[in-house]
Amino acid sequence: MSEKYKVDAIDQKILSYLVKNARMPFLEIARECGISGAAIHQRVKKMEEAGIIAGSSMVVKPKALGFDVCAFVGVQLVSTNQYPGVIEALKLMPEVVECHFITGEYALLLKMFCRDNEHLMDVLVNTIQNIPGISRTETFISLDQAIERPVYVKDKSVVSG
Amino acid sequence: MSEKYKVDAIDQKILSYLVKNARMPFLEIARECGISGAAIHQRVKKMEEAGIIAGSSMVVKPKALGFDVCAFVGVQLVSTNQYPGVIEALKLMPEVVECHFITGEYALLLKMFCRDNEHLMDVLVNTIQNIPGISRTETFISLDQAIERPVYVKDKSVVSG
DNA sequence: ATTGAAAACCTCGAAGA
DNA sequence: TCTTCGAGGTTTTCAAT
Repeated sequence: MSEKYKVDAIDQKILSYLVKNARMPFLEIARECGISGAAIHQRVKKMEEAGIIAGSSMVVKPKALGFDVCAFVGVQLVSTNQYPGVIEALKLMPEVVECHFITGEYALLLKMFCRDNEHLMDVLVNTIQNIPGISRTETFISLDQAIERPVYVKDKSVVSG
Repeated sequence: MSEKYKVDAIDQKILSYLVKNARMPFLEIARECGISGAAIHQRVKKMEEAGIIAGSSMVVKPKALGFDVCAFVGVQLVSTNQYPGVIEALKLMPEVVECHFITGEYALLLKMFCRDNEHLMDVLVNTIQNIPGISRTETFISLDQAIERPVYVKDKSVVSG
């Protein structure tokens, strides 16, 4: 995780492709960028080593895996300094896919996928509420996800912005 | 997007690998699953056609791209039936990576990446607040993301849960 | 940092059980 | 749905620039 690497215009162009399709052949990217496949390979490797690329993932529709319910959970802590144990406990819960420290009413905001409302209820009451350090939660069920996409990577080779 | 496909234990095992590494060679998955590479290829293709696999993506750290600020924005609408135009407007904003219809105080919950607080401010005041149909917003800045991972895919070949 | 070349490896359609 | 097969494409490394 050395934070020294500087993403240049070619890196950015490479990422703009790989963010949209992680399996795009390096040789195809090479042709688009006008450099060799070996150069793409080395740049990607460097970005992986620098932690700029944190991995890759097939995007699977949660519903196909039996996760019909997506929910956000605002979490209040008994005291803020209890967070390390809380995070460790949350990491053990497969339902939790994101956890953020946020400003405002709640200390943490979780994103979760559950099989159904019963599963969500069970997780909230029997798991989350039993984690020492958590005082109160509020649950926002996602009825529909209208937008889902990777972080925007501008392809700087297009000179117009 | 035919919703008829049933994900079986082998599909699930395939997905459990590809969710963690989208570039894992099909032949390697084949060896793990004990079937041929062509069979993996056929199954992945079917899952893509069925919409179960919705693509793939390199996971890029937003900070490396100059997005230092992650924020969640709760959005209240003037009236709920105005949502189609609002969604279209939000889709045009590169900062918005997720948009959910949620239960509770807000109609929509957005996840956004901005360059800095100034950029966030600009987006909130000059773009979001100007979208017809949006009445009020509340912003929760993510100070740190403690957990980030794909949806849980149980590898059913491990018979123990 | 980039290159070309070479060997190993992978993809993916076809055809058959 | 699985298999084998194979042509063509891709990955990965390396010495040289």
